[in-house]
Amino acid sequence: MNGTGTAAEDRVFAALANATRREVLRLLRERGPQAVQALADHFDMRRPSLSEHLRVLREAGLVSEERSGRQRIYRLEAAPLADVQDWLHPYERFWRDRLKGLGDLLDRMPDDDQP
Amino acid sequence: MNGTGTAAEDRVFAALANATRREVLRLLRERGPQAVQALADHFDMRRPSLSEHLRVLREAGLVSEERSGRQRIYRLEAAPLADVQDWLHPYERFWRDRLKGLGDLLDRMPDDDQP
DNA sequence: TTGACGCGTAGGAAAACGCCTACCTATTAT
DNA sequence: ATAATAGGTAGGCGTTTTCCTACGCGTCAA
Repeated sequence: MNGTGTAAEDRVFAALANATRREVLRLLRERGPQAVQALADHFDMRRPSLSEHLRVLREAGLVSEERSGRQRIYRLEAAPLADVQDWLHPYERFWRDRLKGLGDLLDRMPDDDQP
Repeated sequence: MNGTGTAAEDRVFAALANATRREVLRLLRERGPQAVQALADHFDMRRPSLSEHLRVLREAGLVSEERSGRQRIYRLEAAPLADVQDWLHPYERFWRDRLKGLGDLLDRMPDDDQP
């Protein structure tokens, strides 16, 4: 029904599974929206390769582009990261409980929420 | 120095970038530790293929195995997921602020925390 | 209008992925 | 001892990733 399916999650996690792309996200987060050249300065990589990384991020919905003259300004879009955090929620008690030293208990008492 | 480097993050995100592996994690979370055969019943896939998925999850630290007779009991290990949540934290304000409708503001006021 | 600049796309090569069919080891049952 | 069960490994095959160089298109400057 909606666009938040398995393929979308695949694309987001796959996009995050690369240090260059995570670094792009960090730069957009710390320095705000910027053009491709400014981003490219931080990487030991040809610009077309970075363009492909940007396309992966775009198709995952993690960045958006806005044309400004002959530049393309890329901007962080954090919505898919919110989805990741939502995905993490059911696992949260696993590391919180385990840190309290009662992890083995819940291993034998699985939860009952099934999508 | 420590084992939480870029390669480790790559491995965790890459492990999560596959619907079969995410489903394995969900099964281990909802039903507790279990053997390979029990997991395999949920997938339209030959068992050796699932074994490879389990290896990917193991190398990402997301599951552990415990030998019990001729069975291998797999258990969810949520620590890498806690790392993912930590990684998400600096982005959190982006979707929270944006939902409040003042996202454009912080786009021009980037933060200043740099690792 | 001509040239330089900013970026994307095309196509290719090497590696990694995800599936398969054998096949192997270890353990339990007969 | 033999057979059956549980599950990992080896190797093959088609697809995808990730880098590259070459090139095309739109925009701004001279």
